[in-house]
Amino acid sequence: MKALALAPNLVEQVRDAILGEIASGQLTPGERIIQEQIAKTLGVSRQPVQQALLLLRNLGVLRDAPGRGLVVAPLEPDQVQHMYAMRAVIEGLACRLAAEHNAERAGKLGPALIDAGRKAVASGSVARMVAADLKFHEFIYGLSGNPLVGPAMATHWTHTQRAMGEVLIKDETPRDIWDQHAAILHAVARGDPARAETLARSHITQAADFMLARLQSEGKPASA
Amino acid sequence: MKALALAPNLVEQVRDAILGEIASGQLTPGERIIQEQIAKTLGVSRQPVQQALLLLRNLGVLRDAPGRGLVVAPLEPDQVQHMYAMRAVIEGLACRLAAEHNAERAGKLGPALIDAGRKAVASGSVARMVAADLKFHEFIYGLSGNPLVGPAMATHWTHTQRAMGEVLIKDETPRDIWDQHAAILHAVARGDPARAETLARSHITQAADFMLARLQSEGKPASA
DNA sequence: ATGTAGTATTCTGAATTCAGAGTTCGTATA
DNA sequence: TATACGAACTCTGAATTCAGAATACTACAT
Repeated sequence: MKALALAPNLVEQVRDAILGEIASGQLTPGERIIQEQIAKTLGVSRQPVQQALLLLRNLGVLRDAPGRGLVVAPLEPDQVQHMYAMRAVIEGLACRLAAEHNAERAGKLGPALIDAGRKAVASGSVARMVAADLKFHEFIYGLSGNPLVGPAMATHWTHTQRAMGEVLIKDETPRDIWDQHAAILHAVARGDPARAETLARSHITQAADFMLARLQSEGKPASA
Repeated sequence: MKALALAPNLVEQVRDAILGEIASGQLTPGERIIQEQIAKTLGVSRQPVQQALLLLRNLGVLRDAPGRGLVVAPLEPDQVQHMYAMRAVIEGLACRLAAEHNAERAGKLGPALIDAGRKAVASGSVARMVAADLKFHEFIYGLSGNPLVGPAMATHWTHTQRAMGEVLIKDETPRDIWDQHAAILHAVARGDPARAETLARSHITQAADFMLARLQSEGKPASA
């Protein structure tokens, strides 16, 4: 018998809807957020919208624009860099803990995810690549046994999705990260916490460098 | 001319009020939270209270109790351990970044904070010790130059304050952490990122061990 | 005495309404 | 023609109201 899923709040639905709009580019950075518009679009009252907006502001996805409410936070390179710095250490923690506590499960369930990821890359669909990437990392978060890791990373993944959406759409060939993932998984499954942490960190750091380089070369022409 | 501080929201005031109640022990773990009670006590409507509650739930300070609203989250040793694990890596990041970017400022402004901390310990007031501790760490967060660190740690400090409140009140002599702080500051001011990170991590890890040992010896008699 | 059914109360989530602050557009004057 | 004043409008934060669901209490039957 499983705990029956309680009805998802309107607030959460609204939050996810707005997040989706931002990730998909419907809502562009700097754009003003008007409560009533969103409420009417989604067919709810302003009340749950306001609460969702408050949550999103705390996540850093929205930003106060004094005097004119909230706007979608711009994806500034600085901000992205800070975000990745946080992600690197938390991801490192997750991998270390996973190696300490769940090496066997990693070895048993991990390879399937690696395969799926490689297939996603072969398919050429950016959406599938991001989904597979997310799935692998969430797998690690679960293995870490620390329930704070997942939620903490959820924020970062939102931004990551946004960044990927902006960067990868017009990009020829995203680099293949699955060799790195395989190496991380190997270290975890072998029960080598120190190496797992090191690999995870450099994996994220490299991803950050890649993303920043792209963002800067993208941002230049737009800002000029 | 300085940017004028915009009026603090009712929501934030309510949030801080509830946080204070919890940290000071007025609201005990497991206790039910009734919106209308809080609203009446604080003299506001239920609307801002509900939003503050939502925020607090997301912070993990409150927990869903299906069918009976929200309750104050219990301070389980597991939870505390997870919290400190996160804190250790983020604190490590902050110190590393501070050493990389702001070594000079650390050397210039840090020693005063160490002195203040030692005076607080000498005074014997737990509240002053916690305040000095917080101040030192927030100083580091500022030096790190990563604006995501401070907010991320705010959550943890809430819990830390709660734990300290529960543990240290009846405790004879809290250990002196200011030698460790001084060592961390020294590494930061010397511009040694690797050492700063290592020291910060072990500082937090030791704090976690200390706190967990106390919590478990406290929790035993209560739960039995 | 215990278990069950029914009712009444309580509390939450959501909608609607109200008041205040800020912006923008229009007009008049220098 | 540009600038300053003013009015109207828009949007947000907060209060109040409404509806539904869950719990607790009570009465009754076994």
